[in-house]
Amino acid sequence: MSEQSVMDEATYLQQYDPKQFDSPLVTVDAALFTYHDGVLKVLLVERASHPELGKWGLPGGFIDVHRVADLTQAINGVIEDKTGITAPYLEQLASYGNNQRDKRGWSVTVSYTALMAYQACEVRIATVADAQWVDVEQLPEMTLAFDHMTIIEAGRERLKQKALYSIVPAYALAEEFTFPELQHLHELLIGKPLQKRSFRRRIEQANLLEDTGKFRKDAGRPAILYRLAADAEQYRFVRNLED
Amino acid sequence: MSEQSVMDEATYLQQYDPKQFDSPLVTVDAALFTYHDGVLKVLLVERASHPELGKWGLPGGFIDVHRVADLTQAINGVIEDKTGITAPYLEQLASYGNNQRDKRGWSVTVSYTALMAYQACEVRIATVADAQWVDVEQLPEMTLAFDHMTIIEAGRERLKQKALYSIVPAYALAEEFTFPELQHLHELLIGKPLQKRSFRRRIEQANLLEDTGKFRKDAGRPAILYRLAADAEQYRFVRNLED
DNA sequence: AGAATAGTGTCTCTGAGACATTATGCC
DNA sequence: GGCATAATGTCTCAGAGACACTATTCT
Repeated sequence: MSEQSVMDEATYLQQYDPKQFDSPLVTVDAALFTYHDGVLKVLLVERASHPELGKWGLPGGFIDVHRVADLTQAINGVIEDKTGITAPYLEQLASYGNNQRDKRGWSVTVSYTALMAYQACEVRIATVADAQWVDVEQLPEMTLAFDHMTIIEAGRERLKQKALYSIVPAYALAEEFTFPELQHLHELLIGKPLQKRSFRRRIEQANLLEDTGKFRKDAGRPAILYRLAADAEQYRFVRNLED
Repeated sequence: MSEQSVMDEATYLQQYDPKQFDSPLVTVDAALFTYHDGVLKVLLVERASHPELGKWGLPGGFIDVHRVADLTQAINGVIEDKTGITAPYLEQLASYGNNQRDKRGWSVTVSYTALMAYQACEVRIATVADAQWVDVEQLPEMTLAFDHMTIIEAGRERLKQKALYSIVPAYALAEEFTFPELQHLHELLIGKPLQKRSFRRRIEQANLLEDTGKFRKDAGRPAILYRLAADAEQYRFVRNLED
C-alpha cells in the first residue's frame, strides 16, 4: 500500500495486469431500424454459437480490443458486416449491465440505435442467410436472445420521441421520399395519426427538405420527392407534436 | 468448430473462460451536480492511485463483479460512498470507450448524471478529504483525469436540455425551495435569463409543485416555499423554452 | 366523370415572450 | 416612506390542431 503510493506511474503501468481483477464482458449491439412496405422493421440475426444458440437477437458482439480503437468503430463494424453499408444515422442508446443477462457472467452491452434505407442494403441482407428484417409488430411473438427485446423497445421509444421533435426518422427512408411516406413513418412511431397540415408546415418552415423536382406516381395525385437538407439531423423543433 | 457446434449449452458454459479473450476495463462514473450559493457545482474526487494520481476527476471506479449485481448498484455505491446518501435523481448519460482514455488499456466507462441537494450531503463531504464541490465556472482552469471533462460537459448539456422541457433540475435544490431559486438554476443551465411569468405559468399549470405554506424571508418580499409534487420527475413540457 | 391520393386555406386555441403593475417584507 | 424582491395582469404572437377545400393523376 505505502509501497504503491511511492511508485511512479510508468512503473505502475508496466506492472499493471488487466487480468488481475475479474472484469465484465463487454459487447456492442445495434437496434437497426428501417421502413419498408408501410411497416417498421428491425434487423435480427440468428445466433450461430452459444449461449442462446439458434435464437434471434440484435447484431452485435464482443469488442475486439486488438482490432477496433473505440466503441463507434466497434458498432460500425458490426453494422457494416451485416448490411454492407455504414448506417446514415447512428446514435448511442444506453448501456445495460448486470450479472444475469448473459449466462457467461457479468456483462455490459453498449447499445445503439441506427437507421438506414431498406433499399440501401436490400441485396446484401438477401445474401446473408443469418440476418433478416423483422416487422416490429411480430416481435411480441418472438423470444429474443439476452435482453435484446428490452433494447429494441428502448430504441423504439427513443425513435418515438425523435419523431415528436425532429426529422430523424427520415433516415429510415430511401434518399428520395415523399411527405406522405415520412408522415406515415412518424405516425407508426408515435402510434397515432398526425395532422398533415401541421406536419408539413413545421418541416417546410424549418427548411429541412429539398425538392428534387421529381415525383412519385402511384394511385392518385403524384407526390413530390424530397431529400433531406444538410444538417436536418441536428434540427429540433421547439414545440413537440402531441403524444 | 464443428465440434463446438454440436456442444450443448451447459457444456459450453462449463468450459467457457472469460479470460480467454482480452476484454476492456469497465468503470462507472458519476457527474453529480448540485446548486448552492447561486452557482452550479460538480463533485470532484482527488485520485489516490495511479494512473493520473493526484489529479481530480469524477467519483467512479471499476465494477466489482463480485459485489454488485448491476450497473445501477455500482453507480449508487460510488455516489453513496462519497456523499453518504442516495442521489434523488440519477440518469444514465452515455458510455465512452476507446483504447486511449486510460493508459492501462482499452477501457469503457458508463457515465451517469446525478443531482442532489447541497444540504443533504454537506456534512459528509466536509469529512471526506478527497471529495469536494467545484463551481463549474472554475473547471476550464483545471485539468481533470481521463476524459472526465468531456463527461461533465455532456452532463451539463443534458441538464440544459432538461431545463428547457422539464423540472428535473429541481433535484439539485433542497427539498423546499422557492420559484426564484428554481428559475435562477434554470437560467444558469440554459445560459440566459428567462421570463418569470412564463416560467411560473407552465410549472403551475402542470401542477409540478406543492405549496408548503412556508416562506423564505430575505431582502424584499418573502418567497413561497414549494416542494416537488410526486411524479414531477416524469413530466415533459410540450413546448420547450427558448434556447 | 369518379376514385384515389397529394397538397392548400384558414380558423381556433394554447401557451411562451414581453413588460408593466401590484404585493409584501425590511430598514 | 423607500428599497428590495416576489408575484400577478395582460397583451402579442408563433405555431399546432382541426378540417374543409382544391389539385393532379389514373381508370
